[in-house]
Amino acid sequence: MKIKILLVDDHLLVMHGIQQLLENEVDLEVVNTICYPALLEREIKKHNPDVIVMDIRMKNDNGIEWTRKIVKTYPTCKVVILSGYDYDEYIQAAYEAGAYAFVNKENSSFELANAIRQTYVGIKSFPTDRLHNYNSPLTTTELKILQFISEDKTNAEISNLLHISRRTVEHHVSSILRKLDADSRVGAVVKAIKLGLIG
Amino acid sequence: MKIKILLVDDHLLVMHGIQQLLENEVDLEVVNTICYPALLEREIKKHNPDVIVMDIRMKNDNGIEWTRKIVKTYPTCKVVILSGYDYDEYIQAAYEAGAYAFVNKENSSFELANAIRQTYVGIKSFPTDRLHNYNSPLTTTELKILQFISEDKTNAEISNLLHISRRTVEHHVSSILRKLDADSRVGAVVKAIKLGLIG
DNA sequence: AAAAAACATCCGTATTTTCCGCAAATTTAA
DNA sequence: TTAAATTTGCGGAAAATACGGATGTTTTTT
Repeated sequence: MKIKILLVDDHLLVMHGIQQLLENEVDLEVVNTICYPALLEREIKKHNPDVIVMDIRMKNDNGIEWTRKIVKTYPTCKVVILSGYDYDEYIQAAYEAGAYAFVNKENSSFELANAIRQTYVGIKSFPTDRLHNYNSPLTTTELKILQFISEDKTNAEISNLLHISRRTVEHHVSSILRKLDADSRVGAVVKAIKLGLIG
Repeated sequence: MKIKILLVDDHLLVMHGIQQLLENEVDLEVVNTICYPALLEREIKKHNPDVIVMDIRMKNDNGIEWTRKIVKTYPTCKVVILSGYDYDEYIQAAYEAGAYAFVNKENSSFELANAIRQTYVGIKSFPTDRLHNYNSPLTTTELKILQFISEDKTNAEISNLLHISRRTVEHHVSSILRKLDADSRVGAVVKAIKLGLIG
């Protein structure tokens, strides 16, 4: 019995290429390829894949967010995150979302295939030395404010939008910076995007 | 006689996948794959490829700059630019650098293969309607500074890193804001990430 | 080869925005 | 009822941004 794989990537060229590479392996089978994570549910029900290999950054989607949904709703489907960027934040985000592995696109198909096999037997493979534990989840208000920051709003504008004082906004911003271990709102936003906290 | 192709992409997984896809075509032959454009000259001399398929954004390299060099030094090698981002500025840049085609990674291998064939016979294929709206791309320095901004550096820090005055950095930042139509460095970074200008 | 355009570099002044440290009241949730 | 979250305030330092203007270099165009 082959390991059933579902590929998710908005780059057709990349996805079909990886499909070819994986199908060179006798123990792996790509049951389908989709370029929109919105089709995930349908495909999971249809094929019941063992492993879902998903890109972390897609045009209008975030692989991390979809991983969270899959882990919650279809825990038998294990997720391997693919990424073109080798960032600690991405690795951390994938780990926390419940993925089983993080594979950089710079790696060879050999390593992807191995990550899939490890995942299939339930072994998570993450470089533990690169997991930082940003274990301070943001509160609802903080997330809301972070979202506004990413939309290029000033603290004064945010205070108007949320009908709270500028001081309050500043306080929340401070909390956000502390929790995300960022030195400024720029760093916070970049980190949050990488962590999949905001779009 | 098959069309001789040289692949250049720092993402092994992607490159080897595309290699497989292209080798399904009877008239195409991938003579080699390299993940550093620095190896281009050697490979060109060795294989004299007809078409070079190169990623536009690589880890420490810029596909556009390398295209310019190839066009100037080895005009018999025609370049097809691959990109994960369907961005007018990229298309324009590829065109002006002298590439023969711009293929988005969202396209199928069919389209890449066709672009290669068109290129081989000397036909440039660019979406002409997208070559007009050229709204000031960022210069190399601006991109470098934008990258530092995204790494949470202050203008003073950037000035030290680049050995230029803080005023100069400030000037570049305002140019970046103007060109990206952002109100602050946060907005610029968010936009740049979405546009794929920076990691 | 000359002219024009774009780029990178520097400076001053003024204003706005951000961020920090401190303290504390009110609401909400466990 | 503790605990956490949310809220507001003050003062002040640091950073960023906007508005000027200026010079030399590189690149492109003519």
